[in-house]
Amino acid sequence: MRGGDGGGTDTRSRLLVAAIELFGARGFDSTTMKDLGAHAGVGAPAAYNHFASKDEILVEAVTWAMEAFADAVTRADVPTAPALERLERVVVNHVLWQIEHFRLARANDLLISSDLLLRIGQREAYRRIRGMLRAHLDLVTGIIEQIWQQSPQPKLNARLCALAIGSICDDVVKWYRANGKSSPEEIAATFWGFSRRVIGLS
Amino acid sequence: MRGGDGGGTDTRSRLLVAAIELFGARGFDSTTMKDLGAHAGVGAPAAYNHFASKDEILVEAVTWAMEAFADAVTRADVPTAPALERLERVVVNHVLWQIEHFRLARANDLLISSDLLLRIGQREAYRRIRGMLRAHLDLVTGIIEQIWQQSPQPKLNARLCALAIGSICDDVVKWYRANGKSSPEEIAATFWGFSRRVIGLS
DNA sequence: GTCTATATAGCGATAGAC
DNA sequence: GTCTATCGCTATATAGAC
Repeated sequence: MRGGDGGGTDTRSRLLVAAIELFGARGFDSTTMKDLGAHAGVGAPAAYNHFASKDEILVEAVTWAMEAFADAVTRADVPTAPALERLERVVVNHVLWQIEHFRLARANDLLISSDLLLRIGQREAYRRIRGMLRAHLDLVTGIIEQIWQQSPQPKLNARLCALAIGSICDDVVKWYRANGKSSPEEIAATFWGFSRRVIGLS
Repeated sequence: MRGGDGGGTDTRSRLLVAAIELFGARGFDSTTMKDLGAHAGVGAPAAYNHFASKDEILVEAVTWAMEAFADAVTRADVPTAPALERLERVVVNHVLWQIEHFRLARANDLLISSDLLLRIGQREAYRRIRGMLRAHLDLVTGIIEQIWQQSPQPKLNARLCALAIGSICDDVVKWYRANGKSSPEEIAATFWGFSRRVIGLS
C-alpha cells in the first residue's frame, strides 16, 4: 500500500504505467518483464528493484487504476445534492473517465472480467477490487432509489438499472469508434439520456 | 473451414469445447496444450493430429462460437414480421444465448475485446469475426429505425441505441449473480423492458 | 490416432559486477 | 539502481514407437 502517492515519479511509476498499457493491450500472460522494462526505459531485472514479482506489479497497477476511478467518480459525489443531479454527475464522470483513460479502463475491465487476480492467488486484492466496484454500484443504486422516492417508478429494480447503466458506460470505447465525430462531452450527454430512460424518466 | 460440421463428434470437437471453456475461463496464454488435451481426454501431442497449432485451435473455436451465436440470434430473425416483435425476439434470443452458453459467450467477449486474433497475426479471422459482429449490429440498427418509422423518435441515433442494447445484453452474466433468483426467461423479459426504454418507448 | 521422449525457445527470477 | 549472465522451469511443437 505504501504512502499512497500513486507510485512516485521514477522507474517505479513508469513500470506501473507500462503495466496498465501492456496488460490492457495484450493481456497479463503475454506481456513479459522485458516488455514492461522496455516500456519504462530499463531492462527486465531492474523491475525487481521496485517490485517483488510480476504478480505484485499487476496488483499494484490494478489497485492504482481502481483508486483513480474511485477518486474521479465515486468520491466526487456530493451526497447532499439533488438526486437527479448526483446521478448525472456520476454518469458523466464515469463516461469521461472511460474516454480519457481508456487504456487504463480497458485494462481494468479485462483483468476483472477474467478473474485474473483470483487465478494467480491474489485473493485479498481480488476482494478489495470487487469491493470498490460494489461500492460504486451501491452508490448508483442508492441514488436511483432516491430519485424514485420523488417520482415513483414501482415496476423497476434499482440494482438492475444500476447494472444496466454501468454496462453501457463501461463499453464507451466502442461508441467512440462508432461515432468518432462526437466530443467526449457530447458522448457523455448521450449516455446521460440513455441512463434517464433506463430508469424510466422521460 | 472444412465441411462446416461444427467439429465432428470425436477428439477434434472435444478439443474445440475444451478451448472455449478454458480460454474463456483462464485466457489463451495461460491455457496449455496439456490442459486442452486433458479436458478432451487425450495428451498434448494428440491435439496436433487435428490442428496445426494452438493458434489454429483458437481460430476454429472462436469461429465456431460466433457462428453458433449468429445461428441463434441473427439468422433466427424473420424480416417480414412486425418490427417490434423482431426486436423483442433478437433481444430475448441474445440474452438467452448468453445465459445458456455463458462460457462460450464469455470466451468470445474476452477474445474479441483483447484483440487476441490480431496479436497472433490472424488478420483474416479477425476481420471475419468482426464482420459477424457488425452484421448483428446492423440488423438491430435497421429494426430500430423501422420501429421509429411507425412511431417517430427524432432525437435519437439508432446505431447508438443498438450499441447500448448490445452492451447490456453482453453483460447478462453479471446480472445473474446480482439477481440469482430469476429464471432466464424473467431476465430476458427485464432486458426487453430496458431495450424498449432505451429506444424511447414507454 | 495416441503415446513417450525430446528438441528448441522463452519465461520469471536471481547473482554479482559496476 | 541498472546492468550482463545465468539458473530452473515450462511452453509449443516434433519424432518415432505402438
